[in-house]
Amino acid sequence: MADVARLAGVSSQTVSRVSTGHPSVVESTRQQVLAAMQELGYRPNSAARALKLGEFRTIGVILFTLATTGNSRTVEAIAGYAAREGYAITLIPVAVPTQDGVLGAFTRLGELAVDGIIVIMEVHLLDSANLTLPPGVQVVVVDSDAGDRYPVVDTDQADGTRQAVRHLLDLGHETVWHVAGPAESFAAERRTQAWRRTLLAAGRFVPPPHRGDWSAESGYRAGLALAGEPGCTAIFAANDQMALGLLRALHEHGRGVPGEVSIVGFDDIPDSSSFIPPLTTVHQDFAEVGRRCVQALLRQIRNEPEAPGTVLVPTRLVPRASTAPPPPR
Amino acid sequence: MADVARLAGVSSQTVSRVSTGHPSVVESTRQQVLAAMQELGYRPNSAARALKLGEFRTIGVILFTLATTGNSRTVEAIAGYAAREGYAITLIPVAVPTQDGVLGAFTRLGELAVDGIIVIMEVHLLDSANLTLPPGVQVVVVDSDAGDRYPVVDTDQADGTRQAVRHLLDLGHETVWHVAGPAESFAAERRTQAWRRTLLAAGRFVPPPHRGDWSAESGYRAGLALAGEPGCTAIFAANDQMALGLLRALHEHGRGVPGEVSIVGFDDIPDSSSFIPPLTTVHQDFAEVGRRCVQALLRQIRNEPEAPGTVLVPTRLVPRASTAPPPPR
DNA sequence: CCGAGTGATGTTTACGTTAACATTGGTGCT
DNA sequence: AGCACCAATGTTAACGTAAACATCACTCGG
Repeated sequence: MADVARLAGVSSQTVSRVSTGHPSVVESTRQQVLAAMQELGYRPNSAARALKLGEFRTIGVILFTLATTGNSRTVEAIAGYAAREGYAITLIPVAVPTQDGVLGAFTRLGELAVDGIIVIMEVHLLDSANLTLPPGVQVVVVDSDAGDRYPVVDTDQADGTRQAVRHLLDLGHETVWHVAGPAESFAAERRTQAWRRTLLAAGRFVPPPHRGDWSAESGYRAGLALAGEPGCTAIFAANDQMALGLLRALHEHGRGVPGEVSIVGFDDIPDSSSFIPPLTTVHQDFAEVGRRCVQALLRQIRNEPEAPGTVLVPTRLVPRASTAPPPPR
Repeated sequence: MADVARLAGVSSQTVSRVSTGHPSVVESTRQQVLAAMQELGYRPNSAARALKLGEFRTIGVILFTLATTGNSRTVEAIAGYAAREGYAITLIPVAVPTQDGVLGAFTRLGELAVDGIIVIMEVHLLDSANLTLPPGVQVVVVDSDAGDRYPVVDTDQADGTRQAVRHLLDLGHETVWHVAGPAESFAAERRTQAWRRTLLAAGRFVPPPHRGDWSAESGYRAGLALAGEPGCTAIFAANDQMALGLLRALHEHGRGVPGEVSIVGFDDIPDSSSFIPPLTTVHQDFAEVGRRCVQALLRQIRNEPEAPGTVLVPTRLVPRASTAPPPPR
């Protein structure tokens, strides 16, 4: 910076003013400084700036994995909106909680160069991994129950589930079977709860849920069991991938979808419209979730009036070809 | 830091030594300092540290989208390995190249707080978006042709394709049709080239390729065309999602897979083993790609002996149920 | 028993930036 | 003309840290 100042024949403070876009620099001076910057290839040092300003203009994103559609698409949206606000995104993968991994993450968390953190995982998993979020750092939680410690942004899992189950009941199905997600997942838990409640509210029999782990393979295994279940004409899968596994299992056992069994998924991943048959599913707006996260976090960082505790992004049923009225008895 | 030093009755330099793990601090002093840190909730300021050390211990990842399986899994692997080396990951999404987006990215790139950059996109797209990588910053490129400007890490697309095509020819198919990826994609281009070369090397007819955009939907459209093609008994899709679309199109037209038509995909996404039928595909080791990227980049950052220009991660064919000998004529 | 060497700790300084305050020259008003 | 004010620029200091160097108290060998 000093070199630029010398070359442009001004003080370094003026260079700083140009580089931060301060208004009170006369145009001619500004041009000189810009020319000098260009010539010397000057690039501001963001560490020094961060040190002086006390802010990093960076948001940390803590997550367990990027492998699920929901996570990667949420992160992508977060990155996009954050960039628009001039914030960078730092990814903090919380690896398998080996002693080693935990310690590593713990160390990093403490000295993390971030102004705020978005947590895309179950808060209680963070707790049990002995990960303490650094005090004084703003936090927004996605897809979990923060127990009003932090603001939460999430899709309306319960309503989406209700729509899915009602859709099947309205088609005339006696009841709806369920392939649930893993027990650790709060989202999975809420979908299972909402499924049960909707059935109970309609006075229907609640069959025992089958538990998967989000993977298509686990959906396939559940499907093998359900294919042998005579009364089963409608299944609600907690995500699209498990629905894919269901489709295969039913296909292999000669049970037609939607002729004999109807299936609804959750997520509306892009592939789901190309399943055989195209999957009726619940659409989640991950981009909106990402946007709301960034919005809420920045509001906190800027000390603007607090948003309400939980932001719910609406979901909507996307009817496709995997659902139909039950076969006549 | 000064407060900690005062409380522990030592100099701030000793606190610094404790916090960086410097060896020459006697155990009793160390414990006192740690206790003082604990009590005051001291956390080192990484901006100050970065300013002093001249390094950020951060790697930037430039990409176009996280929506493709390959990208998100590569990023996940990069994040994991980088964390293990004590490096954080900053995500730099290059949004749609509106004038606005480009300018934003350009600004960010210049003052980015990173020691090195991994580019997961076509280098020529960066060029055409007027994104200049900051000079002096180390770069590694994935999945593109860097024209020996930068080291490249990639999966062995050509060999994977060769294996796929040979597999089909060896089953007895006359020739292999192809659903290609988008023209901008270097990976897609290489797969198409390798497909053509393998056919030519075997003296077979090279049918005109159909071009998709990686999406299942585009695979479906290609499949509609190919289903009407009488001589078509084997198709090589440039990725698994387009293969999924193919499966649906062929299914809807009553052309059995693998009875009448064989299909091979590329990527081996987790879902592909649950397609109907389970897809024969080419496995890519994204985790290994991520590991090699981080390795190569850190070597550059640390000024260690340069790795060779291009690192090729091997691919392998995963035979499943979507391929079989052609039907008798 | 003394000097050299060693290990633990303290002191000083600089990393690059920007806020706060100081200075300068000009403009407009009475 | 003289004064107050303002806009443009310069000067000073501080952000929190760690390297380099300085100091001090030991230990050990002859």
